Amino acid sequence: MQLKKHFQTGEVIMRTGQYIKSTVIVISGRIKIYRENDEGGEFLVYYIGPGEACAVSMICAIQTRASEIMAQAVEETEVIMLPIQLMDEFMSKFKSWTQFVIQTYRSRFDELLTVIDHIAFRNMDERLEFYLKRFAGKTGKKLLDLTHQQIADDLNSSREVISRLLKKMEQIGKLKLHRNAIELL
Amino acid sequence: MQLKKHFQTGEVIMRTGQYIKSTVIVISGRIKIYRENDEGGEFLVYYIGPGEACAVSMICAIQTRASEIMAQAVEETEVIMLPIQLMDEFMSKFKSWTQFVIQTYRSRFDELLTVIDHIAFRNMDERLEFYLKRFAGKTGKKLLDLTHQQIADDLNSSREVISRLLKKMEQIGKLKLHRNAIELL
DNA sequence: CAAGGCATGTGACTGTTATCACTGAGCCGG
DNA sequence: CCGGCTCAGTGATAACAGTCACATGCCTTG
Repeated sequence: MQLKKHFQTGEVIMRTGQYIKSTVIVISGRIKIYRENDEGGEFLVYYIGPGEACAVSMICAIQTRASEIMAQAVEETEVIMLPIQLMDEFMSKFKSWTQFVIQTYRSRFDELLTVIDHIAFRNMDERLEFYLKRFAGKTGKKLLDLTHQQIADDLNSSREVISRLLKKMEQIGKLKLHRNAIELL
Repeated sequence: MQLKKHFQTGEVIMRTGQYIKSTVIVISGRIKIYRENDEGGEFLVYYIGPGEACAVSMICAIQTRASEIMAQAVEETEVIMLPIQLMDEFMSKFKSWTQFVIQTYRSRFDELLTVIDHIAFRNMDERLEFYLKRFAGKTGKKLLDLTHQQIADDLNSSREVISRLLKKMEQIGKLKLHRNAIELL
């Protein structure tokens, strides 16, 4: 059985409506979890880095149910695909595995609540700032390789809006704009 | 030790910033989980009914951390407050308890994703319709005891907006408006 | 039944975000 | 170095939601 899988940047790992039979655990690289709606809109939920597991894939794997989200590699990424049978086996055999599963739910749950907070209460400028900080935090760099269009997609907004807000943030000295990149100050 | 607790309609069970040391399981009645922001805005996340547990309280109890949400009884409600020690004990002793915990996370997680979907992609009219249906589903009645103000609070909107949208929905025959109540058709 | 309180209806206005149409700027391959 | 591509900047306009001000209407209570 092939447990380890390899994905190129941009490759889709999980698709809305697809049936998942394995839990996904990231070894190296990074994947993003996002929702897609009928009209082509996207919305970033969160990123998953090395050592982390995809809570959604756990849910879907256990319930043998269609996934409600999309997962895509944003870097070259290696993952372990843990089949549902093994997942069950581990769960009864290893207390530490159960702990890991619960811990995963817990931290993702928290992240979802934060996301809800932001879209419910914050305007686009605050959400953008939060997005950039989160992105910088994940990659650990001050120079973010991002186009305005990418950001707009992740926030389910439009490029023009993001461009204007970024410009404002540049004017008040929060960042510096480059082609294909944004530098946080 | 007093495990069972009783709350009147409107009583707050959990408050933002409060430290939780017990998992909350609803026996009878119903509680609502919502977020509050600094400016007094509210946002309903979901309801918890009999036989269901509060995923947030689980998280907080295990991590001995401040809760990020509010919980309030919307009916006269009885709950079990399960202290963290017992929770740990059950977890190692009973596989069925572990299953229950995971199942709780799973279904709440799903609900959060649905909520995110709605605020990210839908306009207020669709969100309102979804809200009313969900409310009707939980109570099992066609006649909803709700004021426009309550709905506006739950959706973090304003009364006038909700009033206007409800009026529109009445005009196209989706519902009938009464004082303090809305009748779904 | 008069008075006050709460729920609701409505018009006018504002702010934020989305959309459209277009311009310009940097980059790459031939 | 030209043409075409992607990325970014900008003004005009529109749509949606939030806010303010006020009217109305129903219900309760004395």
